[in-house]
Amino acid sequence: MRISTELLKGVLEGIILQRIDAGINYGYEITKNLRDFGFEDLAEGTVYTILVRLEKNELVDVEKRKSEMGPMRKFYQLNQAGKERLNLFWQHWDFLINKMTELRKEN
Amino acid sequence: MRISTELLKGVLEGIILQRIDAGINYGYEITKNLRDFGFEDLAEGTVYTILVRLEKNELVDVEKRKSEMGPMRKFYQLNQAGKERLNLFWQHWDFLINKMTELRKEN
DNA sequence: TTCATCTATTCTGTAATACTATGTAGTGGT
DNA sequence: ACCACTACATAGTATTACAGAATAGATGAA
Repeated sequence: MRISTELLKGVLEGIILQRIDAGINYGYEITKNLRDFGFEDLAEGTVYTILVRLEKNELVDVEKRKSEMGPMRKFYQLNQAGKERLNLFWQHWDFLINKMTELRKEN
Repeated sequence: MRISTELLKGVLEGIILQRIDAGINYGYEITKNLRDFGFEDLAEGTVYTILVRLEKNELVDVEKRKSEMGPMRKFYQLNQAGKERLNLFWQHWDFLINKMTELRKEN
């Protein structure tokens, strides 16, 4: 399903934080994983922009490691701030889906 | 709760379409209603920009009517295209929350 | 060697969106 | 006259996801 890209704004950062936390640790793999997951049209460039942003905002620790295949990989891990951000994201998300569900019921 | 405004992108248009469909038909009322509903920091200007956009995209029919209080009101109603858009929005929304719920479970 | 292919990252520019801030205007009460 | 409330509009800004292209290393086939 190709959902409106606007709907992904704000959400995608949370998704990627969650993926990193779940052990999907570098850009290429994250992209593939999310595409398999159903976000088929997710652009590779989008994932990398978000990773750069996470790094700039100091939500992740980064380490370059050799790949068994192809060029060097950049491995990401959530630091304390990153974990808090992920937590906050889920809070916001829960708030939103609750409100949306209520709203939908009203007629 | 003050949720990240990025999280509202794409969502807010859907919310407003839903409100119009539910019989909340003009900007000022929509703003108040949504603020009461929990979106406390929702800016009035934001609602009006979205209403203008809906009109420009021909998703709504518009009618000016006298108010009992204050200046003229602009009453909005969903036309066929608007109803289809609202429908599509909920489809996208359902897709997204399903995916998010799955994702969250993984670890 | 040469070429394609897969892995992996980076960067520039663009469109869409919500928000800030501000302005305009009508009505009613004191 | 003054203020609060109702009601709409809009210019400018920041953030974001995406398109598209470039770069680069490793592998295998011709």
